[in-house]
Amino acid sequence: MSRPTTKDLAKVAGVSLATVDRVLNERPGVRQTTVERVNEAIKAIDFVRDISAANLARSKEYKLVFLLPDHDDEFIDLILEAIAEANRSLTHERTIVTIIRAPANDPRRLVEEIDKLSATEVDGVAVMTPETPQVRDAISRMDARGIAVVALVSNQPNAESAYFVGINNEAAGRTVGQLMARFTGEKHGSVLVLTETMQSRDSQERRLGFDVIMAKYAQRLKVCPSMETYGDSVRTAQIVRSALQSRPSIVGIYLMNHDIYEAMQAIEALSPLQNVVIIGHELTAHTCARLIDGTLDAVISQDVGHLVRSSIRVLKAKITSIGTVASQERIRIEITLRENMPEERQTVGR
Amino acid sequence: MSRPTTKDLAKVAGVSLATVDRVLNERPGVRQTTVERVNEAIKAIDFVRDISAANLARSKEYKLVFLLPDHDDEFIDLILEAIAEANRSLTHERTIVTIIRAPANDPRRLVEEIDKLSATEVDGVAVMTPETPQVRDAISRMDARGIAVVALVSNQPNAESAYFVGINNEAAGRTVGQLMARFTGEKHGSVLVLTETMQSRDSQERRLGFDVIMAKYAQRLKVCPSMETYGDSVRTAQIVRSALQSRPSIVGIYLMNHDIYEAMQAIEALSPLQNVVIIGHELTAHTCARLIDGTLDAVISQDVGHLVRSSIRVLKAKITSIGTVASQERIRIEITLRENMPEERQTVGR
DNA sequence: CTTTAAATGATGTACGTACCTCATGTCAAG
DNA sequence: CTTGACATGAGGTACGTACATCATTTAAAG
Repeated sequence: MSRPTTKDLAKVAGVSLATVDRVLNERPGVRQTTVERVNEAIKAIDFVRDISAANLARSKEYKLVFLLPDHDDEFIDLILEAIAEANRSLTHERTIVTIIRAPANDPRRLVEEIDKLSATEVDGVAVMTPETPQVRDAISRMDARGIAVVALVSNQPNAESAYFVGINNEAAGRTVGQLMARFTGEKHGSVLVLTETMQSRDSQERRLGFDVIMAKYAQRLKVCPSMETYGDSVRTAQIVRSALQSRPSIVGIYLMNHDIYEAMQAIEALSPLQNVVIIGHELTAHTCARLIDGTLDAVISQDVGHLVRSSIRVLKAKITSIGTVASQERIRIEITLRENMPEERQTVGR
Repeated sequence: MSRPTTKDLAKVAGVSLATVDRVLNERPGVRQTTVERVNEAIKAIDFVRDISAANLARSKEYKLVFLLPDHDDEFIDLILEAIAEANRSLTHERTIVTIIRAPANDPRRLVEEIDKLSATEVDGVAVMTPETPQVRDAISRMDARGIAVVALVSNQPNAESAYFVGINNEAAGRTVGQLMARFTGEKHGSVLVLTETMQSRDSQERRLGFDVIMAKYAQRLKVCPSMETYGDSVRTAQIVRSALQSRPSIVGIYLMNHDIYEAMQAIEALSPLQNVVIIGHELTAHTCARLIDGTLDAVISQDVGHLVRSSIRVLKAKITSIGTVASQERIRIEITLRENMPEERQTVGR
């Protein structure tokens, strides 16, 4: 037979529809013993509320917010695009996603934005921002206000209320290490590591994983200390130049951030890049182009569309206290070479 | 304002609700000019039918079928598991997935099973079977009967009605080629290619892609002709033994099928495998274990859960003639090393 | 102009749930 | 026994769509 309805539930529990409704929606005025009777009946007939009918009746809309850094780079652009796409297909599911931008490096303003969000206007929030104590506390306050929270891309390991949607950065670093070890063959020499800043937990974790594998499988290679670019193209050029000059035998470069435009420019301007293995992060128009032209050997990435859709699913699941399919929400650490690049990216120029 | 409803549509089109209903559900008795007027209004106010409300009203259930080969291997097991998981989470969405098994290599019985499916009992079918003319025709007949069809894992390029859910096998072969070329460093020697059969289009495509890249980037390596195992362990052992003996300098092995148990056994029994790069397909318990113990160097795979969920989404989209989000349905060619193996697989023993 | 068929409108019920109001029941304290 | 608080039942309306029936209008044919 078909799915049991509230009517069936009422019959089995031996109560009226009104009481079933009171129990299901946790309305007051039901004796504890009756509540239990209904709950037993729910288990007995395996009753599950029909969410679409419920949403229809409530004419409820899920109001979700993505809180993103306010600087613009290709990765953020990808996320914005993915959100726009999700929004298009989610109109059919009573879900509205809006975007709030806030300075990632100004905790005060960030916290201000978070505290502004009221449970009456917002049901769930996906937060993409570096971990700081202030942010952690602001997240806890949101949770207390009854707003669902997920941490996007950057984990918030100390905010238990925030489910993490993203990859394990230490494993990502290990993966890069393994690729670097194997792609460099038997060669000896040194490996550069460039990052925007080592302040961020993500960078630290990636570096950690990278070092573990390099130590294990590529002792022939000397891994240099991380060089920080601070996103400054002049500084980047300078750093790269002096590194390439002082170390003649560079065989590999790990670009730990997705915004690698300046670094690549500086590198290319300076040396013939034959036989230097370069590995970067995230599948942007720029990295794709570099994969195709062969400058970049591999890219480690996470599916941005998946990140966004998964965040939305998890938020909605939290809001309705429904379970999620764990395997569907797992974000994979993707390795992309020129050969397995998604076809729609292969034509995208820079 | 909120989503437009059929009422709004009726008002804008200047017709009654009944007529709107007739147009939306393609019922007879509406003049062509009126149909067009309503369709214009649909565009004008961007009306989209509320699918959950529609399903509720129809008390419709989507009845989907997965038609799978009737032999058992680890890959099929993964698919079965993914279907079971999908089924659990889809009860909430009025979708029931059932499974039919049929001998993949007996086109007659296969076609018989397909022809048995009636549009009254089934709304959509995902077919996983090698391409043959008989099957292609049977798929066309299903389409004519009004049953939605997708081709799963194995493409049916000559059956236009079947949307393909799976990876580009030629690109997968290229990817293996690139990894083989890079993982073997500067070494010279030969590369073995083992497959169950070269009859299947999938194997042919993979081989093609593999050869292209090997010719381009690894001319130092000699790629041997594909050796067919026919899934027979005795034969496999024999083939592998003679190959390893007659060719002293084997530096790489490409196991083109997911069922690599026999081949791995045979290989291991015969030679010290130091420095031989072995690359296989699909993330099964067995391949994961081999990745962990280091026998296998890389695995090319497709996310089975994604395959199944995507098939279901595409089928439902076809049934309701709603669009899909292209980027969500793209199945990636995944490269898995020990380092980026999904965490839940790392503890799975054999 | 009438006849007739086709096109359209008006209206009601249903799907499964939410939410509201009002009536009736029960039980313990006074 | 009465009072009152609380528990429960009965019934209705709504959400957006599907589908059926019957009444009415419109257009084409005679």
